[in-house]
Amino acid sequence: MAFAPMGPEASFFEVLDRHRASLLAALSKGSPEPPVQGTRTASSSEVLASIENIIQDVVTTLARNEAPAFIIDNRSSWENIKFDDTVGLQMVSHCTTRKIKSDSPKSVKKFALILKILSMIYKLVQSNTYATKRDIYYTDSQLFGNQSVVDNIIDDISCMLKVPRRSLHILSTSKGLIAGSLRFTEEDGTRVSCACGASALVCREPQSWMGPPSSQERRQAIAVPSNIQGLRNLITDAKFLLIVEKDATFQRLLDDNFCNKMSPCIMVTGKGIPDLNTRLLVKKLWDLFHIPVFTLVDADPHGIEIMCIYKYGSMSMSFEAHNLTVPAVRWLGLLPSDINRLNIPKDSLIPLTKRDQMKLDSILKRPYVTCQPFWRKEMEMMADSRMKAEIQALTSLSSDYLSRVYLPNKLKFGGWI
DNA sequence: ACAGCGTCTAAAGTATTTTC
DNA sequence: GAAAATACTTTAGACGCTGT
Repeated sequence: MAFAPMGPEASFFEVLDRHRASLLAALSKGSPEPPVQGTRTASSSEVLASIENIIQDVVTTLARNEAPAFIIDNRSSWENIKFDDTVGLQMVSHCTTRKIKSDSPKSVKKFALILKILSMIYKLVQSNTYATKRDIYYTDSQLFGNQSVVDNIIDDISCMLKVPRRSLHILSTSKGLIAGSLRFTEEDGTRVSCACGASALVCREPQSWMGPPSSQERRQAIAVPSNIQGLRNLITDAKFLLIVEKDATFQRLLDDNFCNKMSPCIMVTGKGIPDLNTRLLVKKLWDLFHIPVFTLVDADPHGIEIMCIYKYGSMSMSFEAHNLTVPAVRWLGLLPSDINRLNIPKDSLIPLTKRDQMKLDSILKRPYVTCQPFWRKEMEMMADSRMKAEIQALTSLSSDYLSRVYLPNKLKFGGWI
């Protein structure tokens, strides 16, 4: 549908507005009353109560002279995933579970670690303090052995209690950046402007005493706040939201003043696979403003995967899909079909590795591909050519091709899918 | 046979340490 | 002192070993 050429006379805003209208129409004919399931923000007392319940179960089991166990939803099987075009990947309500027994030598350690982290969470919530996943790991790095052990258990607990990670008072340092036409108030009252216009350069570091702000002062992006839920008074003039895969591309667009060149917009990057805060932010921006959301990723399997995470979410976080996914996300570029269309020189293409091909095959088997025939076509094109391309490949055409030609044309003439 | 768990890869980045 | 190397941050997911 977006392929339909609108002719050069159609203004940029008309194209975006029509697109926005069709997105909203598609939404409204979806599920009229979205089933409320998955995690919801829970009050501290609710979290404390659920932990108490779990501990009580353990105690009563012990009192019966039996070995206690935790029943944990299996977050790593596609069997437990159902796909809904309007939400993305969701966990089925009767999913397979695994039992972490306390009387089996294999799982007793995990059982103990879950208990330990549960108790730490309990203390955090009770005292209304916050800790990062790293903090928890470093309380006893010998015991945990590996940071990923902690991460995994925290996600399991979040899934078991059906409570978002933040309600467990566990933070993770944001890695995403945001720039453009957006202002908001943080939970503590700090006003933040992400404007990257020449007249509104953001200078958070008080280094101006070193000299007058010179032309070397760079347009800076704002780090994605760690408490998305606490953001207030969000204001924007943006006509669309552009999600950029890589920080390098993001910085390049900032330097080229892309935010203000065409029309006001918001740019976000998750620097690779996005963290939860970045996904929460994108979701929040969509919910509030309903502006078109585009992704700019490499034309490789990994880039496609990253885009899918924004759009439909991931398997292991499917229990939180309601808070994390934006199915209205569109694939703007770099499309495999762009490689031929733009005559990108062969020497800036990279052959797919064996691993790339495996990943491409696995994505093609996922449930959401069936409702995205255009995506399937693009992916098959990539599989046939056995080549991939980074966004960087556009610079072989000219150094500012991306911001001066590629993106403006895409936005004007609707070359997204 | 299958579930569970650990290991490995992969991509982005930052921060610190080592080397020239 | 600057550049290069290493280690560690976020994330997802495939693969393979092991024990029930």
